[in-house]
Amino acid sequence: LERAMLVSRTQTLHDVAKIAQVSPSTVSRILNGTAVVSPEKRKQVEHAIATLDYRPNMMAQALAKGRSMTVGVVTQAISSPFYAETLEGVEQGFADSLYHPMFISGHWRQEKELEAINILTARRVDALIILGGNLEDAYLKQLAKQIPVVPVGRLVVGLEAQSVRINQFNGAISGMQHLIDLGHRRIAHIAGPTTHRDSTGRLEGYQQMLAANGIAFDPSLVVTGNYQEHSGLLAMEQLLLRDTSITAVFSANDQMALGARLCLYRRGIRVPDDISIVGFDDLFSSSYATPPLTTVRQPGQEMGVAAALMVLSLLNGRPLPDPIFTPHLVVRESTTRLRHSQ
Amino acid sequence: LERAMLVSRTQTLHDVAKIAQVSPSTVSRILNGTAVVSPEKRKQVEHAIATLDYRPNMMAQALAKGRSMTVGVVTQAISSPFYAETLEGVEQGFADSLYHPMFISGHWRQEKELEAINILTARRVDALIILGGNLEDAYLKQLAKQIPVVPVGRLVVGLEAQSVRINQFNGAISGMQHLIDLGHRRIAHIAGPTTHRDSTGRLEGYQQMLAANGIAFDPSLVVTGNYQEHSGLLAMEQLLLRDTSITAVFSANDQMALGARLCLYRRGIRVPDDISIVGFDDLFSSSYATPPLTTVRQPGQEMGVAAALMVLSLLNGRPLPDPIFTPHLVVRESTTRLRHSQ
DNA sequence: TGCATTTTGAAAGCGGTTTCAAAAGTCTGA
DNA sequence: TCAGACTTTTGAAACCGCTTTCAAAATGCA
Repeated sequence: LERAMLVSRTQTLHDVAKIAQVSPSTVSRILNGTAVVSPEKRKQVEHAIATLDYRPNMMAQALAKGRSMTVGVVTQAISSPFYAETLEGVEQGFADSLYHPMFISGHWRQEKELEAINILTARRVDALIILGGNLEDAYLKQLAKQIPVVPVGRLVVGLEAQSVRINQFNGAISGMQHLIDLGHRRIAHIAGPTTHRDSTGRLEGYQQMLAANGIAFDPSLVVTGNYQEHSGLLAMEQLLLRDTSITAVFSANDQMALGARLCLYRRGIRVPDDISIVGFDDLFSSSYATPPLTTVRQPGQEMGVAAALMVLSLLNGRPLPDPIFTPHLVVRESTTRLRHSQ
Repeated sequence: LERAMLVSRTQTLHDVAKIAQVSPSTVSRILNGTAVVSPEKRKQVEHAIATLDYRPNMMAQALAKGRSMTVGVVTQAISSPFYAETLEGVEQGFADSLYHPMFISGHWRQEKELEAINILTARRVDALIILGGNLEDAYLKQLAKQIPVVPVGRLVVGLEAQSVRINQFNGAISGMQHLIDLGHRRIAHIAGPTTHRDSTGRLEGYQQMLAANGIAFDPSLVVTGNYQEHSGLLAMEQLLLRDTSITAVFSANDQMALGARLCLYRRGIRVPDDISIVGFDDLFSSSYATPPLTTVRQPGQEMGVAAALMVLSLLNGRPLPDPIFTPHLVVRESTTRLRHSQ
């Protein structure tokens, strides 16, 4: 018997009930605070819980309550610095709720994202947070009828009140404004994938600001990358090949900006003295680049927190928080005033 | 009735059984392949599953089978580039198993880590992967009696066969060897927190290599950081204050190396021309630093995969894979031969 | 003492799995 | 050809650990 005690099958609510001399219902009520119970029984039960070191089985709770207390997060890659910051925010946003996030990566591939959603819904998550990705608006809108869905970093048509996002266009405007204020006119753009709405928003901002300042749009000054560092490096090489009069580049994200920066380093072109660079996102590591990168801040972590709070609001029927964040220029050392020698 | 169909309460196994005209048991058997069923019934059931778009409730399965098919991962910070790579590996390692990881951050604080473990065990995870952290060996060893535990990035006494790790000491040796081969003798060390076993292993390697090459150990050349970029910057400032004859620095991780690099940039000290830097870890972004960082590679992602496979082996009673990885010097552009002018 | 209120427990779920025994099917041998 | 024995397929029912409804028991109050 004592032996059996030591092997210690995990304790159940019934065990607690038994040694506290009450019914399981009472124990449950105390655990959930769902009804008043007499002080003495409460004491007995609390004592029993303590001596047994009892911890409720969340699986059983989930089944009985019909709520798993977990929210699914489909991200694109956990190790992508941009998404990682957002994930951190999501985790933080749920920190003092009873919900917990479960992350699954979609690797930017629609079929993987669908699979992720399947896995998550099989686990009966109570809500879904979708970071970027390639799932279609119509699909997400449909999905949102079954389960609360919070898109992050994109505007899903039909879910505009709960799509946590920034205005890409405005962000691009402020990045370009900075460069133009510094006197640059030959400004290249390293764009993101044309299939991403955020990329095109940034590209539009780029074009818009050229137009607004009477600078002719030169298609040969924009090259498209895939948001990874390496593509930024390649893009920069392309640009240098095409036109050596460039004095600044506006990159659609920091990772590509860093790739471009490496390309310039290899060729002995100085940043910012010869070419200024502005990125987009403001990854944590950008402030430790050489030189620290001037960039348009997209507050990934805050947006993650906001996504979590959005979920909580949706789940509790509370009014939704404002889903729109404002991008914000962070001037560091990768940009400088155009000198006439250039 | 049709209306009720449209509202579509999520379908259960009983629904499937009913429309397939068989018992729930049979459906379960087909789902799990746990017994032979006649081809015709199978066909009926499969048809029913398809028409209902039935997907088993994993919560219920978990409860009934006593296995949640999820493994808990306590990490330190999801957005830490080093941990993020390992997490990515973990996810990948489970990708074609039926298990899924659930990540919770411990933020390098013991109480948070304990809380994370509580949350995870309340969810009845089938195993635990612990990335680094401050939990005591004795505690983990004890925990491992209840549930499979795989420590990563540290050697837990009593769990040596399943602690996925590298030999820190050897890693430090190879980093230092490189510097010494290049002719450096005034080599500083930016150490990690003294409370971390891996930090001290790297420090020992540093000291060992000095000794082996007849270089007197100068305590003023080692300063301790906290593995974050900023502490590397501060450390470098300290070092410069103390001794300006330094020609190289060996940093206990890449993040601090990058911080140190920024300090040097700010002071106009060239890397590698004036000072060589070698880091440790080989973060993805280190290859895009300016200049690309020479570093000792700790294969974070591979170790994550290994951790997942270790869990799977433990769970299935299969022989355990080799838990020890070999660190490996990656020479890039932040180190150069000492010139006599220095 | 009688009635309204509060506290408690029994029992029926939640959605699956699994044991056990009955039903159906297969194979002998007479 | 068919009874009997054995094997395979199937379903009923118990169970996983908790919640919640419902009604009974206990209590409070007039």
